[in-house]
Amino acid sequence: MTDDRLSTIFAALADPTRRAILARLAEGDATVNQLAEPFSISLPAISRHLKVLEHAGLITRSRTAQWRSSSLQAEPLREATAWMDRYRQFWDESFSRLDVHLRRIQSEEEKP
Amino acid sequence: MTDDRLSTIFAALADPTRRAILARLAEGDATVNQLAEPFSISLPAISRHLKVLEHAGLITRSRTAQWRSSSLQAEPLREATAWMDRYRQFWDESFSRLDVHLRRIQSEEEKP
DNA sequence: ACGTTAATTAACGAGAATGTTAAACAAAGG
DNA sequence: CCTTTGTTTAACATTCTCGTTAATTAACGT
Repeated sequence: MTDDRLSTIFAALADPTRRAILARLAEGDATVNQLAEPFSISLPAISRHLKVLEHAGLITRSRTAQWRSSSLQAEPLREATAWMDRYRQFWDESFSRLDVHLRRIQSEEEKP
Repeated sequence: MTDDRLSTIFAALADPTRRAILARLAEGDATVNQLAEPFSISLPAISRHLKVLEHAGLITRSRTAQWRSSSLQAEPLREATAWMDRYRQFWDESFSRLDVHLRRIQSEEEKP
């Protein structure tokens, strides 16, 4: 199957190490060594994870001297959330019947 | 790495066929054959996708005679969204500095 | 009982993901 | 220059993932 953008994003998020890296980056930019520190896996492994995150657009990277700093870019998370929002009516208790109806109508209109 | 619940959910969502199946189920319950119809892949392949979705809690299944009906359960999407919400401040333009500050404070307090 | 319909399991293969260690590259700094 | 520090690339092993076809299970209808 075609590996669209959403697939790349979700696949990137499917790994606990990568999610932990994103959590760390939420506190501020960090170098590869800093990101690797909490984990018991090798540096090359972290390096690959960062490449996956970068490819998904979840981080950007900059170089200063021999250090490569990673920076969180949460925009893809917004896209993922936007996709999930289509299903909000299926879990959100506060959704009234009218809300659901209006959503259904709207999604019908969006189809053509 | 440990395959926690969130990983299972994101991994399930990483496949376009599975997301299309969820989209179909949002319109109503369906049998395996009905779900397979739009795709050019074999029935066993669909069957496996359904097992992945079921394992992630994204669908439940019931049997009536020889038909197996799948039903959307979006609760895992709520969990996934909840996780992503921690990063909302990194993409949501409408987030004020105060909001961000309060979120930061709160997440600090949550830290035992 | 027997055949039909619906779906799953079994057995297999190609390719992707994740990890390792060893070697290479890049920049800083004596 | 040559070494140290930070990071990536290469080469490889192992384990998933996703697909296939063939066989099997389950329930219905005659």
